[in-house]
Amino acid sequence: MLGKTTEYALRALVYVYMQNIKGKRPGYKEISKEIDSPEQFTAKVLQNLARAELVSSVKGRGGGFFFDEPTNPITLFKVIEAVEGKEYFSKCGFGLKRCDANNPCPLHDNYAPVREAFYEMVNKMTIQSLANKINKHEATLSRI
Amino acid sequence: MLGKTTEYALRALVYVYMQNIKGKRPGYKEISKEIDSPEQFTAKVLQNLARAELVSSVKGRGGGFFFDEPTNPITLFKVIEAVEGKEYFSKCGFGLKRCDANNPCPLHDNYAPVREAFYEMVNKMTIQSLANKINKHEATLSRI
DNA sequence: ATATAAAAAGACCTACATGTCTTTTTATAA
DNA sequence: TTATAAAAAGACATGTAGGTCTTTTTATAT
Ligand code: FES
Ligand code: FES
Repeated sequence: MLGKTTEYALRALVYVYMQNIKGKRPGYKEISKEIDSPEQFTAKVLQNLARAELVSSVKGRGGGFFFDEPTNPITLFKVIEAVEGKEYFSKCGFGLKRCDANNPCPLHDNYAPVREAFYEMVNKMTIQSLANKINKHEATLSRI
Repeated sequence: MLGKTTEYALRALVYVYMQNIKGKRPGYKEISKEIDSPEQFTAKVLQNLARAELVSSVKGRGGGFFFDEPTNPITLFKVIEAVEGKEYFSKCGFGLKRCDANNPCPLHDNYAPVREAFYEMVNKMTIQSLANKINKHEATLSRI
């Protein structure tokens, strides 16, 4: 459903948050190693997220990525929107130019509720809530 | 959620079925015009669907695309599987190598039900049921 | 038999997602 | 103030989805 770029973004931000809690500011080399993603491309993804102000960064010795206000939760929706674009949850599933409930495609009545459930899910979940699951050993950040 | 190729495939098959009911066998030129898709690429998509035995075709004068057994319903799942690949509904939403409910990623518990709802939806809906909605004027095949 | 109309096939092209390499900038430690 | 370690930036490379063009094959009408 989501592109690889978005997957890297989610995993990277979760790792950054987990390290921030421990008072650390990881760099892209460490991040990419821990989340099993391509190093340079992960740097690019994090740069874009920083430009979108979803994460902060400091250059130079001792620098790295971090959250300015770790208490301000970042929904997965914000990340998806930043990476995949604003239209992700409003496109017609049948490929028509617009999704229009008043003049629907034959998929709409069944598709829209699924799309809506996904939308609500990613608005409920946050980078922080994902990180907490991992810290409670209820989930894993990467897999061999 | 679905790629453009899958969208063309769904719209094309629905149109083919609607014409079959009227005793006609449309060609790719007519099909692409009616579903508003690129002509040659639609031909390619239909060729692939024919190879996957989701639709039949006859060459030569008076030829075109048609369903051998129009009463045998084709689920949207079959089309998605043929175009997007077998893994489409089993991939981990967080990008881990496998989806594993026993060793889940932090998205799994919330993501899997949405993915499952989508899966059930596309297994319930068929090319025939979509065409029927259009014939009953409850839905539209294309949009200006 | 021949002409015609159609799909099949395959070479080719384009745009975009994904990924890598090198250079530049900048903050900090020594 | 110099060396160093880090992100930022941008050029470059690769892979894949999406799309076009031309030629070949084949079924049918004449
Ligand atoms: S009109 Fe197609 S999904 Fe809404
Ligand atoms: S393990 Fe990630 S979705 Fe199942």
